[in-house]
Amino acid sequence: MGKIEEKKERKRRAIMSAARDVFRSEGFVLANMDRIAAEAQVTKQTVYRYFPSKIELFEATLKFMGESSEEHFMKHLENPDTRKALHEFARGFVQFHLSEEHLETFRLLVAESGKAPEITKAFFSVGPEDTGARLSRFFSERLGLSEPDKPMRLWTAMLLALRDGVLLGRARPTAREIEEHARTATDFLLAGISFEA
Amino acid sequence: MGKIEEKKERKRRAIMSAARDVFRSEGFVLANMDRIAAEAQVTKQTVYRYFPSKIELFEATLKFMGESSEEHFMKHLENPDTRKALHEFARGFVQFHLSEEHLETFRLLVAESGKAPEITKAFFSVGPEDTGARLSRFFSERLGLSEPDKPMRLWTAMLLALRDGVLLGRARPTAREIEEHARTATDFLLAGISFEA
DNA sequence: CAAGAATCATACTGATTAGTATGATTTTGT
DNA sequence: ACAAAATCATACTAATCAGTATGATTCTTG
Repeated sequence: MGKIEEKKERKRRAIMSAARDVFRSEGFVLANMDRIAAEAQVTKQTVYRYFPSKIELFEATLKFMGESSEEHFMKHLENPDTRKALHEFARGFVQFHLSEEHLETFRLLVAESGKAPEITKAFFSVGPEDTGARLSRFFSERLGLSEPDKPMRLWTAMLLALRDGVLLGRARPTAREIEEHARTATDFLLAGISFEA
Repeated sequence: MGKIEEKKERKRRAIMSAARDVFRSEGFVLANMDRIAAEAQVTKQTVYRYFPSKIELFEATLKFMGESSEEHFMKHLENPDTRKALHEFARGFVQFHLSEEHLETFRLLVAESGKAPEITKAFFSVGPEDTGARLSRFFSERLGLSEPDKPMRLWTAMLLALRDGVLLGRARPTAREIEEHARTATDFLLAGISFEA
């Protein structure tokens, strides 16, 4: 019964997947609907059957992208050694945010946020807001902080210190540099909140 | 003698000024040469007499933009009260980086850095690199740090914590929130480097 | 004032591209 | 098998826009 639904869903995904690649490498304005159709191995007509316009395809694609992220580093918070949990989360967090995958998405959002502000909402809710909420809980339960939000945000901000350069086209730091930066920032956090053992 | 040179220079600036406005509000790809010419109150031909192509106009305009920035907060470092110097610098730094002027420029750079990496070099040299060098000197001389770079970068990263949201279209924080954030981050820095008095 | 440069107004070329139209072919549920 | 829906291939429309062409007008300088 649901066979046709399933097939439609597969096709829908194939189109969004192709759209994601093209949008990432070209940005919204320069992305070409003919090319998206070609890469999805589908006719342009079919693309328009699933998505009524370029902008709506873009929005759907953004949501689609958000779904597959960020479990890369959340898992480290389950480590029973609190200090280790923080250090390992930090490394994963920095790695993820410096990955080409994430940076391309971020560039896209920055570039288009002015013209379509509603687009960024989906990103925030599956991204920073979710991460922030989980981190806050960790800071509260495991570090015993009654006001976890401020230090949590300062910490994540420190962790993102390397991003601007990469975002603007500088060479990506090595794994070793990332590791060291994550450690430095985390030690700085622990010093700031006077965390013992 | 130099009268004609002077006039040419004025016209050159008028064109770049119009180009700056249009590039900021439209981005590079959507910016329209006809509109730039119109806003500069000049013929498109004249634009092309001064700048041989859209991309070269863009590069020149970026450099032009960079020239007029950032003295907003550097001056605070001259305050003889070290703690006050840091707090006031921090507030100015955050204010500047959350200003619409700076954010629009930053968005532009992020969006175009992929296609024209050389463009960002001018920005770095008049922006972050210069600020970083001066701050490093301050951290070394006034805070007595032998390794000033790491804490300096962590601090500026913390100061920029509010930027992502605004960059992606969220409401700009109030002056009061900016003030408080700058203070929190700076206190965190001072705690981290155990600065006394 | 006269010569030459700069600018103007206007129009054109050529390329790209979002979105539509059409008619043929394939896939689906029954 | 058969009707209906989906997809295909191909072509077209209409709009935008970088960059060029042309011929008239206005400044600048000597």
